[in-house]
Amino acid sequence: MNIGQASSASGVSAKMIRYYESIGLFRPPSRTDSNYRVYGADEVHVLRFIKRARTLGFSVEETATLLSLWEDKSRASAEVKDIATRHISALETKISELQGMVNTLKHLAHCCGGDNRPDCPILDDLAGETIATKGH
Amino acid sequence: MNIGQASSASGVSAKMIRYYESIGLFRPPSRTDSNYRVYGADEVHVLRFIKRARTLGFSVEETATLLSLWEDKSRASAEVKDIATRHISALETKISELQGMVNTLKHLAHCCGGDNRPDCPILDDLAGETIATKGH
DNA sequence: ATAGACCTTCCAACAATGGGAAGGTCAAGG
DNA sequence: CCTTGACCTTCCCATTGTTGGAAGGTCTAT
Repeated sequence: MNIGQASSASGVSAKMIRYYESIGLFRPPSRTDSNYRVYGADEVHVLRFIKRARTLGFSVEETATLLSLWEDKSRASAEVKDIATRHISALETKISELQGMVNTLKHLAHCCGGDNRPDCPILDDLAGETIATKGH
Repeated sequence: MNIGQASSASGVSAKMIRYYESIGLFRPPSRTDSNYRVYGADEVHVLRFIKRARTLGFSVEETATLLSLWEDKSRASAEVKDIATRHISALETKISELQGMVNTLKHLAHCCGGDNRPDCPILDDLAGETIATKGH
């Protein structure tokens, strides 16, 4: 299996496979005589693990930790749960920040006529002029 | 007012003021004989506008558009509302992505003992092994 | 005069990914 | 045998927004 096949089998682009290798997340595979990378089912399995962790929003660094815990058969699940729990908190913080932005913008957009007149509460807010209607 | 004072008055770091200037978001101010940037109340007002837009999650590019609409006294509020509405959609998409991650992770963390035993549904999921209990 | 708190420009780094150039390799078909 | 096209290799650059630092100039107060 060369890098292209490993890529389609894992869903990780060839570019990213090389990148993960270069930063030490992914062990360098053996090479053919002509210097092509050669992968087997095990490597694809690891790539899929990485892919899934990234899809769940873990950073590359967190993914590296999870990977080493995965490969350590005697690790305690507490450590993994801890990483996951902290990650959940970080995601929830991010979500409420975004939700705050949405709430403010929805309020502003609701107050904005969206017509051809130049009166625009959105711009007024951005410019620091407070709007009267705050309730809702 | 030099850059440091404009920075504390606006909440935008001196670094970022220079950066915004360099990318054309913010008009270059006049300089003293000794080449120091000089700002007035108007500039601080613009910086605050920028700061607020960035806080609301608008990209620098969107901020530039909003800024030009703000400075164009005859613009239609429809255009602003359109930008805001599209931005709201983008934020909501992002939120539901993150929420999906949280849901999955919470389910996995809930199934994970978090003890000293190596059985860990989180790692099993990352590794591609499906868990039996899907309900919740 | 000198210290220290400013300012200036320029360069690099972060995270994670994509794009592309320049060149080597392999398999199929003429 | 040779060409063509689809691979592969390494290397560098761009992105987005922000921060850090170095090397040097300026201003203010003692």
